[in-house]
Amino acid sequence: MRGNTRHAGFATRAAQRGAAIDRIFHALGDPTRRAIVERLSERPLSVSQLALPLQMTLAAVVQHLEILERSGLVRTEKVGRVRTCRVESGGLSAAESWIRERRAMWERHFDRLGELLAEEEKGAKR
Amino acid sequence: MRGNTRHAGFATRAAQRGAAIDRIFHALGDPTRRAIVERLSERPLSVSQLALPLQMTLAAVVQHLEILERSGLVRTEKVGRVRTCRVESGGLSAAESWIRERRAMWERHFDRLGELLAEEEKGAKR
DNA sequence: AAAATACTTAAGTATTTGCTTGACTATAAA
DNA sequence: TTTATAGTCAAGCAAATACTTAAGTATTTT
Repeated sequence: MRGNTRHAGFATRAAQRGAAIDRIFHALGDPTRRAIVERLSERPLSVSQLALPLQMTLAAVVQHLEILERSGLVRTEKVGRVRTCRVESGGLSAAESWIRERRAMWERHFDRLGELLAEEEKGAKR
Repeated sequence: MRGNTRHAGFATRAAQRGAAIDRIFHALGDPTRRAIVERLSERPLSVSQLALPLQMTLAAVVQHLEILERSGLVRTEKVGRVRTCRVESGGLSAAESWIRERRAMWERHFDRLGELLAEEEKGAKR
């Protein structure tokens, strides 16, 4: 029970990180939400400013913003009656890291591709 | 008509790039497909090898692979009766670039945030 | 030649998603 | 104080999505 604390901690942290990555990539999977992130990376905007060029109701934009906010890609703050939205760079960094890690893996193993293919051949002949 | 050729060319290329990014982020939006990419970045695998640890039928895995292949994240090649799947690094690079561009924008504008806020205040007072 | 393997294809289904409408609240402006 | 603005909330809906099942084909293995 006691000795497992550290391992459980790791497992939990890994799972949470996975859940975060899940939310981030799910959020980025929609073109409207990516367009929102694109515009917000240039400057903070209010909800109605964001909605203006988007061919949908304000309510729909708010729903996209909720998803973006839960994913940590966007942070919003309400002052008076206007909610200002801005990009939270941590979310983008997490996504970038995930991709970089895969690419690093790929490159690491791509270097010894010939070697791997040779081993596969040996394996197939057995 | 003639003078527009170059502009149309740019527009078309930009749209195609956008469509590619669309397909890539849509593909990465699903956790199963990300798991597939994770495993394939370590080593190439056959369809049934991929399906083994996934809690779904082989047919479902094939459907995910079709999406991954159309997005350019994965390349597959059939030799005999086995289809071997591997990561195509170009797809990951495209996604990484999109993110890096947003982050670059964000950093560029974040640096003069104070300045922007001051201007906003002036604007609000007019 | 027969059986097993490794997919392929098509059709159907439950769930999720992106969106709308409409009625509401809170803040600011006239 | 009325009126306009900015956003909120909940319900409902059509289309997309992630599956399943079942019946195929092509290639190995025995």
